Amino acid sequence: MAKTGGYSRAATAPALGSLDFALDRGSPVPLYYQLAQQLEAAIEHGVLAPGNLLGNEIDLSVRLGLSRPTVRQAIQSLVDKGLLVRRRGVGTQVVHSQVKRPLELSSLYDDLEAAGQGPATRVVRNEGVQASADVAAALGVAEGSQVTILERLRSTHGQPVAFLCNYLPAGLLDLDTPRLEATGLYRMMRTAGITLHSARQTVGARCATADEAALLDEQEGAALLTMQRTAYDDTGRPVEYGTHIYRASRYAFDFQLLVRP
Amino acid sequence: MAKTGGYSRAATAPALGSLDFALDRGSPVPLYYQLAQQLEAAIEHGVLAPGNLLGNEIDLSVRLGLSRPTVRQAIQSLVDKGLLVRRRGVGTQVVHSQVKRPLELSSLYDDLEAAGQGPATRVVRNEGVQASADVAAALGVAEGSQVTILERLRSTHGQPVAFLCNYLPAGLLDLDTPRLEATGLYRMMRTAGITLHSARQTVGARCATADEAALLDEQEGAALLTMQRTAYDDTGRPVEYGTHIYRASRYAFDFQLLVRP
DNA sequence: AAGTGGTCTAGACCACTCG
DNA sequence: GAGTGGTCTAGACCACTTT
Repeated sequence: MAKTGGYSRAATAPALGSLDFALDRGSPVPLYYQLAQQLEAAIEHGVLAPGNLLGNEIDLSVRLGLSRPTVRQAIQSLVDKGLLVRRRGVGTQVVHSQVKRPLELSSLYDDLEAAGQGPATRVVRNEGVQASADVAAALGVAEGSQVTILERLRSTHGQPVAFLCNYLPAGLLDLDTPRLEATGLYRMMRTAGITLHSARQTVGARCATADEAALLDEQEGAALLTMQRTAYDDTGRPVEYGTHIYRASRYAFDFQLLVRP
Repeated sequence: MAKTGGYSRAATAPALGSLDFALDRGSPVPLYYQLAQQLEAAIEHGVLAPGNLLGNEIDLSVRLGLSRPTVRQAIQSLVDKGLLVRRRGVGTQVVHSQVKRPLELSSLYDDLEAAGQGPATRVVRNEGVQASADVAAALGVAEGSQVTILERLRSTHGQPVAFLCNYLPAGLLDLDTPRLEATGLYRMMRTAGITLHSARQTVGARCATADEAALLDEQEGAALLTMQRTAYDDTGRPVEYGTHIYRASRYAFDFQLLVRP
């Protein structure tokens, strides 16, 4: 057996040893967050390869001049992201990925935007209406009260992809049509200081009606992917209810699930 | 405007004061976890109502005889679940829910099982085959190598709902047909000591072929919801690849998204 | 100014895994 | 038995929100 003095670690830690983490105590960015970012970057760039052990937390904290809880907080945040796995008695290692990239739950931030295909949006309708029963229930307002209805047709490469119908509480947001066509609804909400917290989604399918087919440049009876979504801000109040239809021939939901331990 | 003097707290803390948390230091269950469970139960039963403040962490830790970090760990776990929201300078409050219940990412654990409709499963095929190119790519094995194919028809109330086709690395698991019909695939994996870590899913739609229609008791051309999924264990190795089709008339995916802060 | 959560420290002991 | 992560403590100072 090889000497353990500097070797058992040699197979796993050399990358780490040569990594220079630059921590700035003067920065307003928390130390654990600085460390987490630099670890993530190292994984991203392959400096830390899948399966590599990270070296124990005590050594790490000594080397970095941090306390162990701080180092743990950094590591834990990457475990939560699915980049690292901890095993008691073994160590912390980079997940044998396949995945890395699409870890964020997209589809809350406009689905097509994330697809990176330079989507175009045409606002078909943007006005106040009285809430119907289902809209009122979803938004938690009285039936018949004023809400904003927003209908958008989204295309990529000149071809329609989806028809989005959204309802928002009246006065929640300044829904400037030109800005809506230049960016996504969720981006506008964030800019307006609305912090999204959670959303409830139902994804189904059905065949296109004649009207829907005409709108989306499909044939009647073509398969459509449907989604209903209610989004809530961080106080738990509904900020948006939407009914979307997608051309199944041109779009599918693609996402990553992480299993909570 | 109402007086704010002594009211802001009076309306929020009484429920907590009367809560009796029973912490067992002899238990192998971590203290932070015991506390988190009891807080969750209190929220679940409405003892802590949406909007209620929790009282500051220092007081809580003193009252419970715990250190502040331990109390924070308990609270943080519920924040991660989306049950609580923290605001600096304000406090921690129960999220104005609407949601509470379906916070877990189901659809990893058998989708229909969770629906609570006493699903029935019929194993149509369960044997070894040579991996085709797409299956081999998904499972990370060589094309033509041995894998297990599993085809199941799932029904509720005597009506077919979905046709599930799965591929697994050969020898990963003892796929006993009777047990497969009595429980879900993921439950069998967990029992076998396989820890699921993440999954990549694509959800789409298409129209049923004649064969599919016959199998699912639909008409040709009916809308089907499709899902492809690759699941990974905690070392990042693929443990399952599946292609599923669902009758859109009888099934839809229903899930909750949490936005990471 | 007072109160809150956010961050950080420097230790301690335990439970688990592995050789 | 040696090494790892998991839990826990008792403090400290800071940034932010509200009065």
